Amino acid sequence: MNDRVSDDSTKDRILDAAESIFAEKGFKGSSVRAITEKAGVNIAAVNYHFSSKTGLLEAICDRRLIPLNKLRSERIKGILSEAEKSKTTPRTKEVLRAFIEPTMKLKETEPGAKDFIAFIGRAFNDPDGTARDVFLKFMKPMAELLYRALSAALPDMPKELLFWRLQFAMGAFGHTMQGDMTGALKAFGIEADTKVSPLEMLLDFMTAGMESTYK
Amino acid sequence: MNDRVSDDSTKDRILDAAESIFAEKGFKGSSVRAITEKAGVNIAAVNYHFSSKTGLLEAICDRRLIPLNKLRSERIKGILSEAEKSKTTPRTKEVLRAFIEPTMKLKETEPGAKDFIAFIGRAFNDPDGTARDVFLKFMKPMAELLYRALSAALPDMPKELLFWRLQFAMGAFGHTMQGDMTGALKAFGIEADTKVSPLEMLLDFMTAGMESTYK
DNA sequence: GTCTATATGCCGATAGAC
DNA sequence: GTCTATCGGCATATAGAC
Repeated sequence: MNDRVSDDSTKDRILDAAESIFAEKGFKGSSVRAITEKAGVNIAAVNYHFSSKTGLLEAICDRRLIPLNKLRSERIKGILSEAEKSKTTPRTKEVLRAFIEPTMKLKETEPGAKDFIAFIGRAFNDPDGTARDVFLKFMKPMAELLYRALSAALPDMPKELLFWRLQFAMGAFGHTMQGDMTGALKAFGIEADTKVSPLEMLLDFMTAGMESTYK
Repeated sequence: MNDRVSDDSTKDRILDAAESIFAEKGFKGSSVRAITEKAGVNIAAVNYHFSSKTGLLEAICDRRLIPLNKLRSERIKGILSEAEKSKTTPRTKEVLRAFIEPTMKLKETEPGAKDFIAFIGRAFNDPDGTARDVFLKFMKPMAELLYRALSAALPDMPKELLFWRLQFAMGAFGHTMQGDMTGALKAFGIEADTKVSPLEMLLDFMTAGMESTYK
C-alpha cells in the first residue's frame, strides 16, 4: 500500500498532468490528447483507467477534494462542538479560517496541488455544465456545513442575507484561488510585499463583509 | 439612423443569440452553429458579418461593455472631481456604487442585457484564453480608473492591500453577476424575499470588506 | 447579403494486435 | 496494460452559386 497522493504509475501521471492542464485551460478547453501527451502516456490510457474524460475529472476530485473537505469539516465540526460545550457563539472569522486555511496549506505543501486549487477556484464559475456539476456534487455537504456554522456564528442575521453574503464571500475566495495575481500587481505598478499574507487579507475582508452593519 | 441597441437586422439577431448562448455555455462551449440556428440565420452569416467567432465576441463587447463602462466612468469621474472641488475624500461606498449600479440597471432595463451581464460575470474567470483576453482588453482602462478612485477614498491604505481587496471585491461581484441564485437559495431551504436588494447587500459587503480594520 | 456545399482539422472514444 | 489505427461527430471557416 502506498499512501502518497502521487507516484509514478500511469494513473497518477495522468492525474498530475490533467490537474495542471485543467487548471490552465478549463475542463472543456483541455483535450485528452494534450493530457496524455504531457503525461507521456498513450492516448488510450485515459479511457482505459478512467472510462471517460468526465471519469478522469471525478478521479481528480476524489484524490484532492475529498481529503481537503475532510480537513475543513473536521475543523468546523470542532468549532461547533466547542461552542456548544461552552454555550458560546462561534467566531465568524474562525469558521471562515477553518474553511480556507486548509486550502492554502494544501497549495503550499503538496506539489501540484496548486494546479488543483486554481482549477476548483474556477470550476465554481466554469460555464461547462459537466465540470460545474461534478464540482458541486463534491462540494454540496461541505457547503451545507459551512452555512450551518456561519448560521451559528451569526444567529440573528436573516437567513437570506446570510446566504447572499456567503455567496459574495465564496466569489471572493474562488476568484483569489484561480491563478496568481503577480502580473496584475505589476500592471498596477505595485510592488509585491511578501510580508503580507493573502490568507489574512482575505479573512479580514470576508469577516468584515459577513459581519457588516454598514449603513 | 437607429440608436436602439438591437433591431431586426441579421447582425443584431446574431448578437442577441450569441449573448444568450455565450452566457449559458461560455465562449468555448458555444458553437457558431448553435448561435446561427437560434438567430434563425445561415451559418455563414457570422463569418460574413464578424469575420470570426472572436470577432463576434468583440462586437458583443462593443455593443454593451463600451456604453456600460462609459456610464461607470462618468459617475466615478464625477465623484472624483467633486471630492477635489470640496477638498474631501470620496466615500468608498459611493465609488463602488458608481461601478456596480449601472450594471444592475442595465440588467433590469435592457432586454437581453442580463445574458450579457451573466457572461461577463464569468468571462472574468473564464479559463478560455480568447474570451478572457478580449474581456480584459475592454476592461483595462475601467479597472485603472476604479483603482484610482478607491485610492482616493482610502488614501492611507497600503497600495498592495488596496489592490488585493479590490480583487476580492471584484471576485464577489463577478460571481454574483453570473446566473441567478434562485436554485441555490431553494437548495438551502431559504425563502427568497423580494424586499431585499442584492445590489445593496453586495455594496454593504464590499464596503465593509474594503474598509475593514478587523483584527 | 444569403445560401449550399465542402475543406480541413481536432475531438472523445474504441477495436483489436501485441 | 499499452499500443496503433481509426470511427463518427462536430468544430470553424470558406468558396462560389444565386
